[in-house]
Amino acid sequence: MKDDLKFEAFKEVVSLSVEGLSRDLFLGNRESIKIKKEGVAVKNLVKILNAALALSNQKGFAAMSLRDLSREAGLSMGALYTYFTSKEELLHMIQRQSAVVMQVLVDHIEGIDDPKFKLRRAIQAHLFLSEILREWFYFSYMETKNLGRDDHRKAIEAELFTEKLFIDIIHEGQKAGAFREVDTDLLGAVIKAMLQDWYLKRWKYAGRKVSVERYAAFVVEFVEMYLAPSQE
Amino acid sequence: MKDDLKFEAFKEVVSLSVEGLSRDLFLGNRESIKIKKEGVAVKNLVKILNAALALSNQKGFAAMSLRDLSREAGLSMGALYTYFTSKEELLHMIQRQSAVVMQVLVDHIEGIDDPKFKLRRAIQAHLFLSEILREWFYFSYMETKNLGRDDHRKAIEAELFTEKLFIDIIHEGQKAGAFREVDTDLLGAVIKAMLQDWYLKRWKYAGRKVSVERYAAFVVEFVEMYLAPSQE
DNA sequence: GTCTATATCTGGATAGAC
DNA sequence: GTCTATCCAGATATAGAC
Repeated sequence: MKDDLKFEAFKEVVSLSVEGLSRDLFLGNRESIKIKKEGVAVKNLVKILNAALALSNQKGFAAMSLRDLSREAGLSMGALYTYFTSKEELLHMIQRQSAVVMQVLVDHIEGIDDPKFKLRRAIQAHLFLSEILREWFYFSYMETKNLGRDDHRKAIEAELFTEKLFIDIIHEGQKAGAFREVDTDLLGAVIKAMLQDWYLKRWKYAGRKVSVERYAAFVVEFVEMYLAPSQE
Repeated sequence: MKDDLKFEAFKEVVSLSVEGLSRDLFLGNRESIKIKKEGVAVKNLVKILNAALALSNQKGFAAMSLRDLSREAGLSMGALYTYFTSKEELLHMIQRQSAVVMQVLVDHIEGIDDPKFKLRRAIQAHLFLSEILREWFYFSYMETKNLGRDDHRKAIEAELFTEKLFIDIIHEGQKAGAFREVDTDLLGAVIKAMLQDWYLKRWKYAGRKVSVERYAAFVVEFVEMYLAPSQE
């Protein structure tokens, strides 16, 4: 279908990667990071972040010791501490970068007028983003409650913000007569739940060989049927 | 609607409680629990389990120290260790009791013939169960990856088992002509995701004053519209 | 910039008094 | 049956050599 966004194309366009996120992270934390050469810092941050996400998502951030992390990242304990001043700050750094990603979703759908098309694109973009950075999304979801007060609040705001994105699109569609009247808040909530399931249960979908494009198509169809104006 | 199960009625019938689960737990672990008097043991198990669930769900099981638990439960460290032999065994105990609950769901829908009615009842019963024991469900979901090998495997089997429950009902309905042909696996997966969202995001629904009955009605309507045979 | 060695503390677990 | 006191492994964090 011509409306459908292809995953590979999307990936090219947004060009998100651990390298990119590491570079942003380095540039945004030059004061607290003791390493001054960008090349060295970014290379090690990539190793640290990949290792931290892998270990945390396997057994939880709290259960990951910095010795584990040191081994997995291939850096000594001393070296680790030149990139962050405490384990808590490492958590904070990862969480902040995750939050930034959501801006990509917003940028991707702004300017689209047709509500039905916009809803479809929003669902696809959300799923594709979480596919590209699934470890970050998983981490962000699972570690929310371990965050400090401020980060915790921001994480909840981010959840509500993306949910509202969907709710607003549905409202627009209802005003335009493209969608029928439904409980918009609840629909927004379950759309979000279905999108999150994609990265929370990746083992399940991978085992069944479900591609992200197929999952996206299913969610779109499911929601569109519910919103279709009743034929009279 | 006459088909609708009422939450309060359901609660009466199944009569699940922390006391009940504690008693079962005591009877099922008489060898390893050092306390012999049932009354004492059950009373303290209730305190321990409530405290453990509250603390774990707040900041994660790994981050909960047994000193925290001791304070919250109002028992000394020494007393705690007469009910379990290690922190890991406490995790195991909670997880096992959670798993048992699912049998209630199976019992509740067996013998129903009409697929549409059966699907509705299964959705309602799942949501109502998780509403009664939301702390157990939340714990079970969030701590899955912290479990030992065996418990971890069982937790995944439980997830797939309940999902299959829904998938089977949908298949029956399709054979009977009550539902149209759809991707049954994906529909089962997202139904499960929506049911889980109820206990994973309780703060959200509570804040919006959404009752479990209303959420159930929404999910049922959402799924039934998708499954309705196309009118030609 | 990175490593090894070590200081310091937290938390799981237990012994023994009551 | 319950508590206090204590042991000790393992964790975070840092100092100082290279």
